Amino acid sequence: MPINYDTDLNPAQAAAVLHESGPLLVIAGAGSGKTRTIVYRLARLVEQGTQPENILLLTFTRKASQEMLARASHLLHRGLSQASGGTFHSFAYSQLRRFANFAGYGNGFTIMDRSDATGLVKEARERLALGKGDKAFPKRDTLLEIVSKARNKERDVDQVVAAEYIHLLPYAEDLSRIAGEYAALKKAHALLDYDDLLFELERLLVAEPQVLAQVTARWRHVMVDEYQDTNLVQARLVKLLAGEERNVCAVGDDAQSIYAFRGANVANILAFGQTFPGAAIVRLEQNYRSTQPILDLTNRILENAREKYDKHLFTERADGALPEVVRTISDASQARAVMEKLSELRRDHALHEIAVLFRAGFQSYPLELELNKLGVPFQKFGGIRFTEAAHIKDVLAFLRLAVNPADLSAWRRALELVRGIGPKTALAVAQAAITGDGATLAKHAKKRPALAEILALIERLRAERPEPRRALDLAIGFYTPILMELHPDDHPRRQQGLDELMGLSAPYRDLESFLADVSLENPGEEEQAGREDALVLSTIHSAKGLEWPAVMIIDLVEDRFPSRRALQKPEDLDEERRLMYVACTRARDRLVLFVPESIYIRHLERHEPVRPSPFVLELPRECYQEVREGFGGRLSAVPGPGERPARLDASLAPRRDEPGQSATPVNGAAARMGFCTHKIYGRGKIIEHIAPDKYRVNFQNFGLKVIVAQYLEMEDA
DNA sequence: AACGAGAGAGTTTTT
DNA sequence: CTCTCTCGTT
Repeated sequence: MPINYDTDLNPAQAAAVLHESGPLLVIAGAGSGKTRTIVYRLARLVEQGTQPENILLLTFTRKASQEMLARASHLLHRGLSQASGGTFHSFAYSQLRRFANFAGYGNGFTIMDRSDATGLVKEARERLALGKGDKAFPKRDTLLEIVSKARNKERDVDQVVAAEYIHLLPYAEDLSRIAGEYAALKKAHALLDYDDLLFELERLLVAEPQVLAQVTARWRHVMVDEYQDTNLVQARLVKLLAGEERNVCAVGDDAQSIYAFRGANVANILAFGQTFPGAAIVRLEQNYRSTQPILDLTNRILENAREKYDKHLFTERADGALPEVVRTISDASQARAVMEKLSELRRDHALHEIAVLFRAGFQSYPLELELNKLGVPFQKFGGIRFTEAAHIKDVLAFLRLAVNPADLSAWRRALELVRGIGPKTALAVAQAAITGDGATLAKHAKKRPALAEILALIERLRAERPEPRRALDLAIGFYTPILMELHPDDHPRRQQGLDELMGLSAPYRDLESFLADVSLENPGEEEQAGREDALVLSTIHSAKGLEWPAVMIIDLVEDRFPSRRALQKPEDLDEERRLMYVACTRARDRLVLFVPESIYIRHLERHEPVRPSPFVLELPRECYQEVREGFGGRLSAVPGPGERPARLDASLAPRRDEPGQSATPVNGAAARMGFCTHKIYGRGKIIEHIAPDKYRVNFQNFGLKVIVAQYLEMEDA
């Protein structure tokens, strides 16, 4: 069955999809069917005779590219496994590995994740003996931040310091030296950080014309998603990859650029026409995601930007609930108000159709507490990475050493596991191992039997080169006793994490690929497909490109959103504004903004009043329905000017009346809330009383159910 | 040199 | 809460 492009796509989308060859830029407004357009274009290329192996799709996450390829494959009724898809970083890695000999990495190399990189920066600082005992000296996280920012923006360290870290100006010279030492250490130990992957690929393609020729011959069509969030080196890579055929399709939205902090440069998308003269430009402006009331609000957000955006988003979804602004007494009661709102939204939506978004990871803590208390399942995105947990890194260090014998970070990690070996000895032993000083190694090994064991293990991994699963098995076998000793209290939890890691490794056949993916992708995200119904908690950055029927955004107060650190420079404030725009445009049907009137200040140990976020203050009153938290945590609508006081706003009223079920949860029943038992479902936590005679219960193994009271056996508190 | 206790500080966003 | 750093002891 041929694909019907005319009926499946609107004219603008069809224009982008049917564009034959040569450079193409698609400016895709939020919710304008961007993914659909990419998917259809992929299908179209193949239908027109392009071989899948000639296609390269670069996206922000690997998951995104896999999904797009899967959808295209579904349209075509044929597999597309030969097509390449992934992030810039994973693509760069694959090419560096493929051409390792040309690139100078014939002896293997390792990708450092953030914690490796901070460790190495600290090492650089210590080697230079800088900032000893100086409390004001920037700490390792800041050091790496500055070094990486300079790299990403391709500016000198002192320029970055002068522009963004004025208070560190006295240290500018020290910081430059640290950056230099850090680079030297990486080089000496075949370690590449995220930035290096991109720069090294560029260096390879520029220095080796035959490599470039091979690469451009292989990928004759290059598609790049989220082009507004590419940095300078990524743009140059796209130019290189385009080759002479220039079959480049870049897709993005300048109004959604939210990664300037890490060097993304909106100029890339704005200058696409100059970079690729003669490029076709298509704008997608019809929004298929949100209702008009939501778009009215998001349009307002953009209109107030310092820098004007040429956006005319429109939709045919004219009706829908007004967005709501909920004012709560404090950030603590905000968490309860979110629960209250959640139980209302649950009448129309499954849990996984609802998302709570926030500016920074820690802002969801109070809410997580509340969710745990009530036993509501949730999944958090953008928090700590599974693979950065200490025990995971310990085990992976052994595999890394099998791949890259010079990996200093891994050596230190592995060696410090031995009792009696601290930083100094570890460094000495590591140096000996790297330089092949057998005498020194033997001397130390004699003193510490466990050290001999480690060396033997690494030797074995290196000689046998087992599959990742087997290698992990060996490493975990060695590590388990150490884990028990190190974490007597919570070793079962960590053991579980190791099992999970084993599971992740199963599909891989070689160590290098497994290790690269562990550093370059967040494996936690892979599992969400198999995950059952759970509320989504996410940072706004991690929510990019996603959508939900109902979206709640919390902590819309000054200093938190926009973040305090963004209030220095006007361009930073604009980025915060775009972030707010991205957050609100995730919503399909319902959008709820939470504005606490006070927040807890840790060091003062009390709540302090706060001003609402300017992004809320500037919204005209007719854009939203105001809701206020009253005594006992009840939410009630506030009539707008000229409106007759209403008991309940339409959006607060039940949408669907279920027989025998009252619309509003009875908070007074809170006293009765505890645990209960059901004959079939077993033990569960009572979440909500639904008058007159039902309860919403979260069962340990069956999830949320509404049950008539007579079938429940109450437990006394 | 290594280790453990204990205080302390601090949390933007991510490949 | 959860690393991270410091300090005193072995």
